[in-house]
Amino acid sequence: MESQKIKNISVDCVVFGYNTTEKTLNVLLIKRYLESATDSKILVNDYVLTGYHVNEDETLDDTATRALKELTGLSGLYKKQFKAFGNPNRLLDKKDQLWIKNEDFNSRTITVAYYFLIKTEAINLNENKYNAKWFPVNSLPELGFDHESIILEAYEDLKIKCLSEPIIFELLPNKFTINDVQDLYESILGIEIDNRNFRRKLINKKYIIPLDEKQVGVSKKPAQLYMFSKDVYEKMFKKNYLISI
Amino acid sequence: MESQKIKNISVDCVVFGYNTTEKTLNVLLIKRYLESATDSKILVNDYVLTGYHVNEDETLDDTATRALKELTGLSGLYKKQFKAFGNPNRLLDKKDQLWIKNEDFNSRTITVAYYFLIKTEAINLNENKYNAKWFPVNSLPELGFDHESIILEAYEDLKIKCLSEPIIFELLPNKFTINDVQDLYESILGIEIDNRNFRRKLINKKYIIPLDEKQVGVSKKPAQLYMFSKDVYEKMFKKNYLISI
DNA sequence: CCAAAAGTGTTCTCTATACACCCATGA
DNA sequence: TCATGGGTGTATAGAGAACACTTTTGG
Repeated sequence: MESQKIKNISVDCVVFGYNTTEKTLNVLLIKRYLESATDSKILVNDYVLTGYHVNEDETLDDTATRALKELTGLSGLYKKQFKAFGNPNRLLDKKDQLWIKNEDFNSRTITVAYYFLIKTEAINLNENKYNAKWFPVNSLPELGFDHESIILEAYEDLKIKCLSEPIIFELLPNKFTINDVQDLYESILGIEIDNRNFRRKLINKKYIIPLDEKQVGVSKKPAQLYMFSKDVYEKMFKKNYLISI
Repeated sequence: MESQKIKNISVDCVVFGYNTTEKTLNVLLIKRYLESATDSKILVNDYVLTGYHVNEDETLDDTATRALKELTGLSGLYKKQFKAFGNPNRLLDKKDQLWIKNEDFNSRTITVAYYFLIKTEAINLNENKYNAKWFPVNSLPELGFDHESIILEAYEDLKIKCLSEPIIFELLPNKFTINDVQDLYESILGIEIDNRNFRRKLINKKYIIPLDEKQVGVSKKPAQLYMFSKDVYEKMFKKNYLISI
């Protein structure tokens, strides 16, 4: 027997992925398309986050994990619940109402939003059954429901979080160059960083481990590859209480 | 006509208040008491957070504001939505079930938790209709539902937040001494701070404004009073992107 | 005059920041 | 040999951290 879904509580997932070659931070979105049964006029044609309604017997984290597994086939990804959205008007736009008519849920639904960080290389979208597609977070397509503001709030949270926790490495391949990390910070934060200073800073961290390996297949001086050791990071982690107000 | 409440979605409020004389960070809790109708055995006798179910036509923030207004009579307080709790077992403890029987809501309820910061001096609990009482966050009484873990997570969030935003002043009287601020940080973070260094640091902030006033009614050298200027703070606020991983 | 807490300076170390050129490689 | 991005060093300024004694007041 399938467990019962709760019709007014959902989880939405903002999936962030970083494209190392294009140096863009992207969000994974799925297509929403509906045309009129009578005159085949396009009624809904936009994108939304992936999300599911919470089941009676599930935790919120379970629902989020299930949604990601469905969408990408992956589990064990970095995940963060960052905010609940419960404005009574959040699903009341005309096209959203049309869409909901075809679905089995309440138009007064509150959603608990999560964001996920994934290595884009880890998934292949060519045969994705939801028509999932990456969009740069700075140039999003038309979005349904209140999903644009959900994405923007997730992004704000990510910006703050990546300054104090080593979550950036969730977005990079296991082997990366120092400049990859710098580019990623620059993409996320929209700032420029001095390469020499950044380099020194990173190389001095014990949990940034140089490999006996260099880039291959590049038409220039191949860069040194590094990996991030979560183990070392956690062992040397020392909470500091620096008050900076 | 009264608006309809949603029976499976609630908001719970962790109200933090700081007692300047006892130097304790406290949480405001309300009594939950129920005895058997037949043999007057005590069935439920503990404390819970204040909370309400969300109304159909309300935002989550509205519900939180309404709950605080009911409890304290105050509005315009510092408020932060910090996490949603949706474990299917969160209300299934025996005494919680007994309690719920007398109430009109679903035992599969998810709650969106907020915390509030208030100046304890601003409220008078003597004539509080909910029997609200302050408890030190480090020595909480027996709590109903999953409210202990909600409080602990709120506290963790507060610890982090107070390091980077000037929210500490929400917990202090408008006029305070430098040592008041230090004591408060020490209470919240559970650390010791060097008075000379802390003092210098704070006095150098332009938004910490010395008043032409000293403590009165103290049996020792009266200390200089200061105020916090949110205006000045916001004008000089400059986002810095210091990466500290 | 005593108890209690307020208030005060200096030194050292570490980190952030600014800044410009040579190097190694594949094509 | 050239285009491309990789990689390198130094100097300065500012902030954090460690540390102990004197001052002021009310009682």
